[in-house]
Amino acid sequence: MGRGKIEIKRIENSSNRQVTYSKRRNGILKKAKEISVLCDARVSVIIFATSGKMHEFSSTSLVDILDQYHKLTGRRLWDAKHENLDNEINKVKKDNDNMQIELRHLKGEDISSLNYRELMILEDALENGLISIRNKQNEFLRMMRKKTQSMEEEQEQLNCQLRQLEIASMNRNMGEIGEVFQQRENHVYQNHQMPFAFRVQPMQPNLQERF
Amino acid sequence: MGRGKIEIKRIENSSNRQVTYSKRRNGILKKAKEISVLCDARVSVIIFATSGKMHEFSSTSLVDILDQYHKLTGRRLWDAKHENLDNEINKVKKDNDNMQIELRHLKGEDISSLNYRELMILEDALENGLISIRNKQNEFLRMMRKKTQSMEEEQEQLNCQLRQLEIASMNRNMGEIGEVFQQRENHVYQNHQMPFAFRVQPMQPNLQERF
DNA sequence: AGCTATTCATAATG
DNA sequence: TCATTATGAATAGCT
Repeated sequence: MGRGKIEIKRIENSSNRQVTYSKRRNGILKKAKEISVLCDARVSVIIFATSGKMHEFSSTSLVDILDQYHKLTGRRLWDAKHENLDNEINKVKKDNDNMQIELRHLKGEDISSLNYRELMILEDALENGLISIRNKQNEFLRMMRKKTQSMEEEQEQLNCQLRQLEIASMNRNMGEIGEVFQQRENHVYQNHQMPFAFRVQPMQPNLQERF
Repeated sequence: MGRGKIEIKRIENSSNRQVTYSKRRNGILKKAKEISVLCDARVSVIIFATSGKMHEFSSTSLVDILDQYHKLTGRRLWDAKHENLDNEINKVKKDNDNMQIELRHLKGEDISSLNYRELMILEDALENGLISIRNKQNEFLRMMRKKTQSMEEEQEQLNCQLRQLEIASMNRNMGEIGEVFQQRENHVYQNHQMPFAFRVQPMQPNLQERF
């Protein structure tokens, strides 16, 4: 039917295929509708294009039709999937249980059923864990010490610079006005205290968050 | 198409309806097959006659098609149980992942992302675990020592009893027949060795299995 | 079931 | 995508 006969095999020309798909799809859906009316039949047609787009016709609810399918064939369509899920969940739950037991054992719980060999294996695991953890902790401490040290050095430098500035300032003041020397000295003394305020400022604020 | 046009409404004549059903049903199934080949489409057609007889065509497994239907429409074609399973499996898998991470941490693996506080918590857990494990080990050792001790005492008792029996036996033999004394003495000597065979017998065989 | 006149679906084309 | 049309396919009614 059409201007020429065509062979029933995949249409290679993509746009031809698309057009034919659309026409024939409508044809099938129409015929499905017709047979359901003419002959009182229950019909379900589901069509997916390669694009993924779906078209369907169901004379009655698809669920009902699948229900009838199940009653008639005995094949429950979702049973296989259902069973797979059941198996998977059992497997995962088993894994879960095993891990839970292992966790409790590592925490020293529920160990009364263990034999001596098992206890020794656990002990080894715990000791190894502790070693790793403590290595990591030491790493942290070393890092912190290093930071502290560099901060202290910087601090020292700052103190030095400040002291020099003070001395320079004092010299200037003493040369200028002798009579306000006492006041100036007080003032200088206050400046002298200032560097200690810097000491509590973290040089790398983000470092703190990791502790 | 046919000798005359027909109105699309239920065919009242039962045998006409039956014939038309059969013809059109074949037509639809053929068309479904054709479009699936020509256009690379996934198609499912299920038809029930009023009689209950079913005919179907599926280009691929019906389950797959219904699966795709579910994905696309969001409409569930299977029961709530299925969905529950889906949810449960996701929950359990999540639990699993968390436990796996915890386990690895306790074993000192994958800890580079942890901060100092977390490391300290881990360390505490490991230390507590070790304490429990070692307590249990000590319990075992105490138990073993105790068993050994009671075995030794029992052994000593047996040895005592046996020695007394030997002496009694020797005395009797000496009183009975002087001339076979030498043979008897040999015999007695063999008996004398016997108790040592008991020494390797465990008093509580089951205890061994736990070590 | 077949047959066939007729209607319908659709491939090719614009 | 849409409309047109020539053609092959489907099928209603009949045997």
